[in-house]
Amino acid sequence: MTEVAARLDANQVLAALGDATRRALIDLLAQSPSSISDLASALNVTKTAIGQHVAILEACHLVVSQKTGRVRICRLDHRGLDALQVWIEARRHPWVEKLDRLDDLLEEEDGVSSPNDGTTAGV
Amino acid sequence: MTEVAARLDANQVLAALGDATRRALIDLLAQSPSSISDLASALNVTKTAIGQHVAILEACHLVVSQKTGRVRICRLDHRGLDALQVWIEARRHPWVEKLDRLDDLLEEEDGVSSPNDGTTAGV
DNA sequence: GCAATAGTGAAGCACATACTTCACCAATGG
DNA sequence: CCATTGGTGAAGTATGTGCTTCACTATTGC
Repeated sequence: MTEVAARLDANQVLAALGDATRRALIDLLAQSPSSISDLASALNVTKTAIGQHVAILEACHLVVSQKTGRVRICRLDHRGLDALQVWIEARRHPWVEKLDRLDDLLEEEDGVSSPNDGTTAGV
Repeated sequence: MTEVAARLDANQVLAALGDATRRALIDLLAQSPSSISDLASALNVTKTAIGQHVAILEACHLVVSQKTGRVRICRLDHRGLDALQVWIEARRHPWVEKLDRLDDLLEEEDGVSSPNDGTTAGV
């Protein structure tokens, strides 16, 4: 069930990871959760830029953040990476992709009706 | 050794996959090998554009191509996806990254304790 | 040979977007 | 209270790059 959704935003995940700064951000957050200021000083960019990047990374479920007081702590969100993994597997074994469409037809209980790219940012 | 190399060009792989057209190209090639003209007509872009994209995809080992006669057949190269998979794993389990050097000395199997949160690593 | 097809190279354009500055608000701490 | 710190919003800039057109070469087929 989540496979379909995961494959859909895998596009957004890849678009997000296309940027080197965001990849560096992911690298930092993979080591430890950090605040916006921490990330900004680590990457030598402004806090505004970090905020924009974090917003993008959150939209595709690569990062989660919560603001306590005036500090926003960002941490890695595994769901984005999961979606990416699914995306890779589907391309590494194309026959799975073909069987997957059959799987969608057989499993219409989840209400997956539009095969088009909805790009629903489930937020 | 190969892991380091794979992790290095994973950056290029992600940069390449950041583009929607190149992702569509990968999707097509995951289904079947195709010529430049085939891909061009499938994506409604010029053959020149496809040629440029294929060059980028080849540079990061996502695509291999060989020219027989006047036709260049492009097919998926698994090495790019492999590198991406390694990249993901390294971020999904950051402690593995930290213990990477120790990994050479100690052949630890599991039971690793993360300093951050205790998310169960079900792998 | 001639025409059509497949692909490549150079050059330019147009749009996207990453980053900045400026201004502002909210929380912390002396 | 005032200063500092952490973060956000708006707006502008500028660099990158995806795609095109034009020109050209090299195969294929009649």
